[in-house]
Amino acid sequence: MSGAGKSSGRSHADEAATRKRGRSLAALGYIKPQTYEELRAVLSSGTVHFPKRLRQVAIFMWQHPSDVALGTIAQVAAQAGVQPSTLVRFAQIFGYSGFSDFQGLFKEHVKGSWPEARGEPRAEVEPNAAMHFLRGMVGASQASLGRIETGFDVESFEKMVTLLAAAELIYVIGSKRAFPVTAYLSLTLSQQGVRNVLVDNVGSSALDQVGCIGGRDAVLAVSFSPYNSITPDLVAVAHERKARIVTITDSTFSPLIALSDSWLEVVESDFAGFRSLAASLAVGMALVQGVAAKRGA
Amino acid sequence: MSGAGKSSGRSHADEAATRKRGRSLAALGYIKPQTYEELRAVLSSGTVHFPKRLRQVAIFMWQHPSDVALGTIAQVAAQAGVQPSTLVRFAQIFGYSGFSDFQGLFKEHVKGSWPEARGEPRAEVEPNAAMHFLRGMVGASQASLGRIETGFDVESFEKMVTLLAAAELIYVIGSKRAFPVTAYLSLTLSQQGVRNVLVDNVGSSALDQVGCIGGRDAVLAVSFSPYNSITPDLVAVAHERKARIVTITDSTFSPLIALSDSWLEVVESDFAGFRSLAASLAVGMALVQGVAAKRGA
DNA sequence: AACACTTTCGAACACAATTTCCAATTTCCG
DNA sequence: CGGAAATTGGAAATTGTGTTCGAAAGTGTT
Repeated sequence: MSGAGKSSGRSHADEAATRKRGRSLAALGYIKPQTYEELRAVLSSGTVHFPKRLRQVAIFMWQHPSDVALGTIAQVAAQAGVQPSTLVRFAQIFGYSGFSDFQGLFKEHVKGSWPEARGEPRAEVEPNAAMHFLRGMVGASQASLGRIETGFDVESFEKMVTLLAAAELIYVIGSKRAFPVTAYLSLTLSQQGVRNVLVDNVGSSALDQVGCIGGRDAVLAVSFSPYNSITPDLVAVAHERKARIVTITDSTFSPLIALSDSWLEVVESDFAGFRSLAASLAVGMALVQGVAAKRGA
Repeated sequence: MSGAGKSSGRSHADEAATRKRGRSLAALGYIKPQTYEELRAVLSSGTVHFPKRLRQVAIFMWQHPSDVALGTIAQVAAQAGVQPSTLVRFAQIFGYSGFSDFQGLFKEHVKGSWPEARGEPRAEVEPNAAMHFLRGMVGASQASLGRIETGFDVESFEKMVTLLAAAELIYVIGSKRAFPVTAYLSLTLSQQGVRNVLVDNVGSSALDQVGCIGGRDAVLAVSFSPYNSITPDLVAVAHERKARIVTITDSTFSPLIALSDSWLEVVESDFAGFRSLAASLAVGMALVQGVAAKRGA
């Protein structure tokens, strides 16, 4: 049933590709991921360190698998903000002969997890653009929320609670999209009687603020890709000053992870480019509640 | 966001295709299906009687949409047991210039109804205090989101979009719990190229800021109970200065309603006193998208 | 049964896609 | 700070795909 199209000598092409690029992962003892799940596992393992553009590709593929499956190489490259050739290189690093082969992974996955036998449940078609978008946004939020519980790292979470509860003062850091989350975190922490500083960079004083962090303080950082904001810099300073650092981020490629004592991955869906914050807020509230409970006890 | 690749004159190609084959459905009073749902409706209506091979195609497309979306024309043809050219003819009958255009319908559909199918049969999690709260928070968020669509006031929503789109400058006002929402609204508005001022009361300058509001400006206010913050005062000033005022609030008792030209009620659930913001954010994003779309048009 | 018309097939073509290659740039290390 | 290695961008070459077209087979009608 699945398209057998590609036919013949796969292994030949692979060997050739592998031999050519000395730097393929296969040469380093990795084996070519045969399924989408394996690929995800490799990407998230954090054992592979990519340069800038390739990391960009990895993040995009992590977050938009369906776009990778359905688009042409040019479209995917444009959406990921890289050159088509970069995608080919990326595929070859994993031992594939080219992008097309690699894309098959994604196609299989999308096809596999598609409800093939869809009855006739959708009676009403939405005639209204506004409602359609609202539905999409609600759907994205619900998808984000639904993903939280599967594979939630309870251990990391509890370590985060412990570290924050033990801290003398909690610095809450996040910019751009993450700022609404940190604002709410800071507010609820305060309402629970947990003293904290929201590093909002008003007056460009953020660096000076984190310059006051001490070894007994903790940083609660929230950061989403692209990681080009000021947040990593601030957290790096805090790290140098020996503070405990806990992070909520949206992929294992976040530069904050290396600096963090404990971190959680929270992936947010988007609809038409507008990203939900529902999951991050829910996790954040749980953190606040945990810290308040531990402090109170 | 979806690949705009195919570029220019779609309608030209369509007209040409239609004129060429005298027997297109368009000539028979049918219009080209613009969405996958529409196509399904046409196929299932039974009003169209296809010859053998084309019927074969229709049945296959009905039963294997994901294969159509993901395969090449050769693969799809092989799976459906027809010639590639038959697929092209099929597409042209519906008014499309060729198979690629037609396939776009399926791609859109698969992409659109994607990451909901990601739920893996996850084993039940242990009764853990942290997980329990997280569940509660997720539940509250989902409850909030679920309530949006029932009884959503589309008319008010569209009036809000119209007012905001017509405004010279948009002032975004909200404090306490509402502030994270306004922060995200302001950010996304800016990202969409819609100029706006986030009234954040840094330096206690909020009153002075709203003192600058003019009659051609609009205020987007977000306010939740208890209504004891500074927000009502600020909005009152804006109202005196003849600005248009639109409001997102959580009950009909909000003092802002009397001042507003249009308003929406968004009720957020809470869990153990921690309130969700998911619904407000979703509605807010829809507002931003609507305004950006209207401004762009 | 013969005609006119529709439908199907398969090969040739035109086009778009992917891949390769090399120069330019950046990063890393001594 | 300089040189080597790695990484990247972009254009050229190649491969594969979709579309067109004319001939052949099929279908229904007079």
